Order: sequence, then C-alpha cells, then structure tokens
Amino acid sequence: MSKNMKAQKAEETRSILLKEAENLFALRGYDAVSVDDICQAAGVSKGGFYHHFSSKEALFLELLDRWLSHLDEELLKIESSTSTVEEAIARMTDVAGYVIEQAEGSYGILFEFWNKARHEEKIWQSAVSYFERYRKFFLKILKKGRENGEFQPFDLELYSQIMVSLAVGVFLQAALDPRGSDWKASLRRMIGIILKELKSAQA
Amino acid sequence: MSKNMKAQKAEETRSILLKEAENLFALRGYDAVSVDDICQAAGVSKGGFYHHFSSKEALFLELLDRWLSHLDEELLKIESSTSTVEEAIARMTDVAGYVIEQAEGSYGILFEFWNKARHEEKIWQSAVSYFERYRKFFLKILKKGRENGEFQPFDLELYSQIMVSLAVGVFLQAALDPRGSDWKASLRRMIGIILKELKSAQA
DNA sequence: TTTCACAAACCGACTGGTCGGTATATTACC
DNA sequence: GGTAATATACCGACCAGTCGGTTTGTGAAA
Repeated sequence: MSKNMKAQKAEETRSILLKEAENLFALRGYDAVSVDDICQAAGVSKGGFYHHFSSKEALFLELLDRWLSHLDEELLKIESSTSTVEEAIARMTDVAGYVIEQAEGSYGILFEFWNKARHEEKIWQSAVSYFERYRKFFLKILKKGRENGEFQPFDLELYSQIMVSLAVGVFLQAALDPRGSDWKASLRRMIGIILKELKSAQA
Repeated sequence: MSKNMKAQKAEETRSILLKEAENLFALRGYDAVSVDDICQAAGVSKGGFYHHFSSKEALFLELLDRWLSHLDEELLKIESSTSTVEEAIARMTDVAGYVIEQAEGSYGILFEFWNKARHEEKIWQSAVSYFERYRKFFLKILKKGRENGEFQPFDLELYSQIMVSLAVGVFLQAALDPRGSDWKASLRRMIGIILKELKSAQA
C-alpha cells in the first residue's frame, strides 16, 4: 500500500455506495429505495453516506453521469475504430444490445433515468440530448454510407429516427419483460431489415 | 332530474376524483402526488376520497382498466370496420398517434402505467399482455394481407414486432419531448416504409 | 303534505410510521 | 493535535389511511 490507506478505503466506501444504490434503484425504483436501504446494503452508516454525497439526488445524478459518459466512450470508439459503414451500424446495434442485456440482470437503471427525466429539468435535458446525440450519430454514419454509394440518397433523417426508435422501443419492452423474447437478437434482425431496405429502395 | 339526485352527485364526485388524479399522475407521477393533492384538486375531502376508493392504488388500477378497455374497443372497431389490410394498418397507426397525442397535453399517464408495472405484479401483467395483444393484432392483419397476396409470405412475426417496437419507441420519445418532433407524422412515415418493404421484399 | 328515520355521502382532525437530512460524537490515520 | 471518515441519535415534514361525527337526499308512515 504505497500511499494513503485511509483515502483508499474512503474511495472504496464511495464506490460501494454507488454500486449498491444503482442495484437497488434498478430493482425497486428511485422513490421506493430509501437512503437507509442503500446504507444497509452497502454496510455504511447514514453519516458515511452524507459524508460522500450531499443528497440522495446527488448520488443519482452521479450515476447518470457515469452512464452517459460510458455510452459516449462507446460511440467514440465505434467512430474511430470501424472502417465500413455496415460494420459501424453493427457495432451500434451491439451497444444497444448491451444496454438491453443490462436491463436483464436487475440493471434497468436507464429506465429509472427516463422516468425521473419527466419531472426533473436537469435529468430531462440529459435524456433528451442523449437521444439527440444517438440519432445524429446514426445519421452521420448513414450519410457516410450514402457518400460511399452503399445507400440510396434519400430520407436519411427518417431512417436514423427509425433506428433510434426501434432501439428505444425494444429496450422498453426488454426492461419490462426480459424473458418475453430474445430482444437482442430481435433488434439485430430489425436493424438488418431496415438496412436492407436502405440499400435497395428507390427514391 | 328524474331519479336519484344523490347517487348522480356521488357519481360525479367519483369521476372528478378520477379525472383530477389522472391529470396529476400524468403531470407529476404517482409517487409525487399525495391523496391530499388529489382531494384538493377535486374539491373533495379525504373522507370523501376513501368513501369512493379503498386506496390510492385502487384508484390507479381503475384508471388503468379504463385505458386498457378503451384501447380494446378501438382495436375491435378497427377489426370490424375496415375492409383492406392497408386501411387497417393505417387505422392502427392512427390509434397509436392518438396515444402519442395524449402524451402531449400532460396526459402521459400511460408512461406512469409502464413505470409502475416494473414493480407491481398486477400492473405488470396488464402491461405485458397489452403489448402481446397489440403485437398479435398486427400479426393477424399482416397474415390477412399475405393471404390476399398484398404482402410477401415471410417473417411476419418479426414485422409485427417491428411495428409495435416503433410505436413504443416513438411514444416514449414523445412523452419525454413532445415538441421535439412531429412524432405522429414520424410514426406514420416509419410504418409506411415498413409496409413498402413488406410489399416488395423478396424472401 | 308533512314528518321522520335511515343510510349514503362527505368532512377534517388525527395517527402511526417513514424518510431525507442534520447535529454531534467517536475513531483512526497523518 | 488536527482532520478526514464513520457512527448514532435525532428532527421536522410528510403521507396513506382511519375514525367519529355531520350533512343531505330518500322513501315511507302519518
């Protein structure tokens, strides 16, 4: 232990609180989870909690930030590391599939974000801008495909909206009913159909 | 006043409570709305509230029932009154558009249903069966189209899943950001594209 | 037609309990 | 000894639901 044992332990306490809170929020919802619940799950006292976070809401916002920056990283990785357009779309679909998978193991925290977004300005802005970014990212890829001659040159805005809407719709159903279908595979096939259409359609 | 003034008044009180509660739930969410809030909005005392409803939850369930049976009625109407498959799909899309429109004027109560569904078995069953019914209804229409020779004979299950997912995804985005786009028109165009694909695709 | 007993409708103060957050004490590392 | 980290006891606000009591239409007897 080279440096500061105490600070290290504190960091750990903090991340345990975050992890347990995320679990509980995803499982039972923000409102139904009390600070005491989080403390108990994390094995930390209330004083400890409020030493690390100024409020329950602040912790929630930090979870949101982490999620969004994680997704941003993924988008950047895709942008920089894929060569063909088709491959980029496939990777995007995989990311969406990953999100869907997280909804399975009690990790439906994204749903909780959307839910709170309806009633809290700050979170709302994050959520809306996230959809926007996702859609624009798809659009950028599609435009690149058009320039390559891979896709027909029309209505790309609508097509990117379709892809995001499909992902959102599938995610919501998956969050609600994880075992109702193989959602990840469904989404992949859906996107496949849209892509095929894009390639063959006449304007 | 022919019959029973008192019963009539009571009925009115009850429906005012339902209406105001629906408004408030849609606007601020189930948890954030107290029974006192509902009573105040409706101009009814707490005793009055509990005279009509056994609990806050019971009122919520009644709202859910009303919504679902309303949608069922619409589906039945479509089934019995449309002749061509294309027309049926257009009408389905209109119904979805109607739901989206309701999300605009603070009537995002459907979102509240989905949200509660995650944590309450009873509501969850309703929500899941509703998706199921919606998808099966689309499928039935598509199969009819296949028999007519209007559509190609393959993958209809996936196509009906696509349509429902699109509707759900668009609805969620519309509930979150009503003015972000003309969601109703978007959905119509999206469904149009899927239909075109269905007609022309080769298996 | 008037009276009156009854029940449905309604009222609002109150209760038991929960929850987010705070104030204060204690510990352990620097 | 001072400071960051953690613990414990506690506060005030709120909230779903209860309860004893009051109003008001109704229907039947007088």
